[in-house]
Amino acid sequence: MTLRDVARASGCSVATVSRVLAGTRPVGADTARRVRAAAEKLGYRPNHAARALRGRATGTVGLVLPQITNPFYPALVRELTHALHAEGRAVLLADCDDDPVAEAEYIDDLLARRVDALLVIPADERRSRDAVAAAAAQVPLVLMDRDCGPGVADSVAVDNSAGMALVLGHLAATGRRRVWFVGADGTASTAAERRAAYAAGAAALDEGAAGRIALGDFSVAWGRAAVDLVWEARPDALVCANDLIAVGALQRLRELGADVPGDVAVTGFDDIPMAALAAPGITTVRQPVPELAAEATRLLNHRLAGDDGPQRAVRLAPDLVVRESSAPRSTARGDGQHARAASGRATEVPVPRQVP
Amino acid sequence: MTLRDVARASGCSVATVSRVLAGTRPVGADTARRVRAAAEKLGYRPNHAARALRGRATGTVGLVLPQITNPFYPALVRELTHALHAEGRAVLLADCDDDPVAEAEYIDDLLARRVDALLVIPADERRSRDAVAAAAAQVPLVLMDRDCGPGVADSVAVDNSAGMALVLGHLAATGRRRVWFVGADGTASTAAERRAAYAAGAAALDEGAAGRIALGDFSVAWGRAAVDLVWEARPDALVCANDLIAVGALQRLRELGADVPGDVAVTGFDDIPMAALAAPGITTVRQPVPELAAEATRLLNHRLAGDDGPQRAVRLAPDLVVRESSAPRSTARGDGQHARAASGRATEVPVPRQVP
DNA sequence: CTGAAAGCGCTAACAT
DNA sequence: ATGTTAGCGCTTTCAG
Repeated sequence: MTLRDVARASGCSVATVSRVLAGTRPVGADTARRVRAAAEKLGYRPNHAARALRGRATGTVGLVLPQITNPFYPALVRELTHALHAEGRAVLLADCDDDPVAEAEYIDDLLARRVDALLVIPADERRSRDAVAAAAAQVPLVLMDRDCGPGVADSVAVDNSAGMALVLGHLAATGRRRVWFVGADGTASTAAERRAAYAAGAAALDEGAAGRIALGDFSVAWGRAAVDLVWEARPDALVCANDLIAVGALQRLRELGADVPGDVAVTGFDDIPMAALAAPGITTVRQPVPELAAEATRLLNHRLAGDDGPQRAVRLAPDLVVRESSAPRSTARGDGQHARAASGRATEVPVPRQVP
Repeated sequence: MTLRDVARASGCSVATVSRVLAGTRPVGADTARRVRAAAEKLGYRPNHAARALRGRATGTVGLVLPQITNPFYPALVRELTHALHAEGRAVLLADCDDDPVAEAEYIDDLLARRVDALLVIPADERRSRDAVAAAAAQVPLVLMDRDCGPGVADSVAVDNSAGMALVLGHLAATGRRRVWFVGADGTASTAAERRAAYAAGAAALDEGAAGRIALGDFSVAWGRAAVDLVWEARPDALVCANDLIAVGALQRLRELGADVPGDVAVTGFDDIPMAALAAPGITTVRQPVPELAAEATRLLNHRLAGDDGPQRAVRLAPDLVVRESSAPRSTARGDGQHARAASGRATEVPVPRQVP
């Protein structure tokens, strides 16, 4: 099924058919109808390869992730693919398995396949930089979730500082003072941002809080290990840098017989599905995933439309989702049902907020 | 950077360059070296669009999923993309959001983009059938995880019957008798297969067990609701059709003050990450995800190589992963640490087993 | 072993 | 408003 077949069937030239189907130029209403009818009847589908060769666009966007098995990403991938498909683009997916070398290879391959644009969640703040910068010089590129140094490309992410501030405000309001931060010293920018935000805000809670920081990685195992490190100091709240850490901390605290939230509150970050399902449910910072995806595609479209203005770093405001793991000590004492009632609707509609 | 540039730089024709780089025909060792050097120096990358237009292959495979946010799929997507990338293919991802209509559109679009092959996890056993069958007539297509009627295409999935048999054998061995099945009556083939396997195997446990079946969908919410339906019958085991149901059941049982596994054992299916992290850890059937992905790509490669033999349905044997949620009643009484020791390595290396 | 040349299906000048 | 035609970059006959 080619344009020629449709042209033959509708008694006109390939150029006319092309114009009708692409809507490039005005075509006689009558011819247009005949062409469309023929195309329909023959089940004509344009050949994207030919179109890509001739024109300059493949209608394809590359999506490069560190780890699709990181439970925060599936929801983001879902929203991104839906948004892009709605614009008629297809998504080439690459999972680089947290390896910046593999990441560079995937980016190269995607460029060789002439993707129109790239969405990249960089694996490593430093070591992803060169490949990303090189790619950004060739096609519109938007960084998501994590950053990789200043001036590399447009970026869209949650406002990690605002999220951490929400957590600290909540803990302060519910009387927590002996707070510890259980974070990550990894090479993802989110690790540093959340840690810095904690350090900046914790002093308001308690003089020593800003210094009470334990660093590992973004994993359940580290959450467990961290509890063993800090538990003897008897914290009354553990502020975890993501939900996986919080899940691990919760597990270990339960094993040690600690009462959460009675003895100690635990908070996470991201609001992965597991955060709602853990027992007790984990108080966490919900990333505005649909808005992040919408913002990223909007940015991409601007660039694809030729906008070559200055780089933008969009930061969206998150919500605090209060669940049982941080309930005030007076009210919650292992009563699952009551605790459940406390969870859920405690959020407000996220307002996209742009920081220039 | 085109072949012409490389040809010019290495002082030979485009044809020769093409032959060197594609390794299609023997080329003089000396020329070959010069060509490769020039290509390297110029940073030449073949234009896939042109290659696709000229030849017949795009080097691209479409992957169509019902829901990337279903926690079983990310691991599968990971393995599939890695396997395909290792062969130099790229993966076009489509998430159809459990909607067979959207699924049909995505499949159409992928075919228009001339994917070399399709991997499809059908959204609906019946309503996905036509689109899948039509696609299978055009390109090699392998169904994964779920089926969509007999004779539609090659398929690769876990052996659901064997998995259910493992669960029932384990429950029988640990003295459970008043067993209920908490399943799904949805339109995914896995629902029916697991239910049938339960019905077939449960009679060995107890006369009435085969009839004790509650059906909803594959969700946490249904797991919770199911407990309210069956709890007054005082089951001593809940066999859930997947892990999400088991998570919900566990939540609700905890709220009701039931002791798991003391009063009642709970089992799941799939071994999603959450199954290991729930408290208590959920005994479940682990799907051999890497093997499923390897088998699917192997099948695809056979078809791409021209194999037009009869359709195949590969079923791989799963493992039982025993965790605390089904520990024998005598030994486990809320002791997390002991229970943890019981989890983990209780698996054997999965042996791919083909059912013709 | 190497080169010249014919297209793959489409779009965008350029003509009419 | 429509037709004719020249390629996009590549692979693959067909000659030499």
